[in-house]
Amino acid sequence: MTHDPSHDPSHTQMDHELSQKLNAAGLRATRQRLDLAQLLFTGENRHITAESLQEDVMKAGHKMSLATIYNSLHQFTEAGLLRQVVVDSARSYFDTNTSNHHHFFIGEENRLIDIPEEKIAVSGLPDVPDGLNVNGIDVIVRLSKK
Amino acid sequence: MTHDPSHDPSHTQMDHELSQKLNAAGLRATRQRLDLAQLLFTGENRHITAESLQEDVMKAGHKMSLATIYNSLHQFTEAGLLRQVVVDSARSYFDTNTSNHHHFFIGEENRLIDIPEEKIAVSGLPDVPDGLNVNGIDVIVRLSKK
DNA sequence: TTTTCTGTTTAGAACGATTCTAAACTATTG
DNA sequence: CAATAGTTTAGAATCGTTCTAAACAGAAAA
Repeated sequence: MTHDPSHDPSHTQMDHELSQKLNAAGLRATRQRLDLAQLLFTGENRHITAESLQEDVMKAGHKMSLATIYNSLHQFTEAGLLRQVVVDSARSYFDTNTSNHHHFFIGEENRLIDIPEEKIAVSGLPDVPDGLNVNGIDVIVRLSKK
Repeated sequence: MTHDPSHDPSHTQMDHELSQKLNAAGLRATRQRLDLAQLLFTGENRHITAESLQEDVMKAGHKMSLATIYNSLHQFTEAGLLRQVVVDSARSYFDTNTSNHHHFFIGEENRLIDIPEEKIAVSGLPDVPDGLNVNGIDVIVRLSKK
């Protein structure tokens, strides 16, 4: 196959880094996963849903089936590249910020805002039932318009 | 209409209290809502889903459409008689304990356990974005088997 | 290279929880 | 009672998500 730079002119460097990131996570660097990685892991941290991400893909001039988006979101999450945030029973959100932190959730706007971990102290956890261990602590501060 | 005690022999007293509770919440005391109220507001606090509640209704020897269960859960929630707990994107949970408190969630068992509010201190809330106010704070401690 | 093998992507079907619809029913009021 | 307004229901519809099985693409062997 001859080299086809049409897909992304500013190729090489970033693609290479993203490839490595995917490989390090045990995932093949396919075209689709690179497109998503570019959107997700380049620039600011973001909160996305499967549908919002598909829109982003289209805005970037590509297209991708929802099945692939869902597959990738779950693979990225399992690999620790994304974190799932459960705030709304209607939709699943994913956060590119995988460090310990919490969230504001504005239900009226379907919008999440990060709260740095240091900003909230959760103290005095009660005893955990026997045979179980703590997997994570989510603090969700629900906001609404005044 | 002649009086039909067949529905619940130990009628009168409790039914009356539950009726009052429903009326106070602005809801007519229909047979279905009384059946649900009996299950939900009698005895210990509970965490339920629409389906688990329907099973309880059947075990109690009655039957009720899922639509009615969903309607009632939402009406009770709006009236402040129940509280919705968002922990799982697959299912909606409702809690008969409407006071401020938090939850353990054991995903593997689809089970919630209350954590009294006093047990967890959430301190140092960051500034809330302008024009918004805090509606509630949910702390979910996710547990898994060792 | 070409072939082979395995992992990936996809369209569309299937699924499961929840909501909607519109018709039958029941409580309340006049 | 009769009229009115609120309630319940079965079943259809919806919506996010997952599944299926067929086409495709990447990696490794020949």
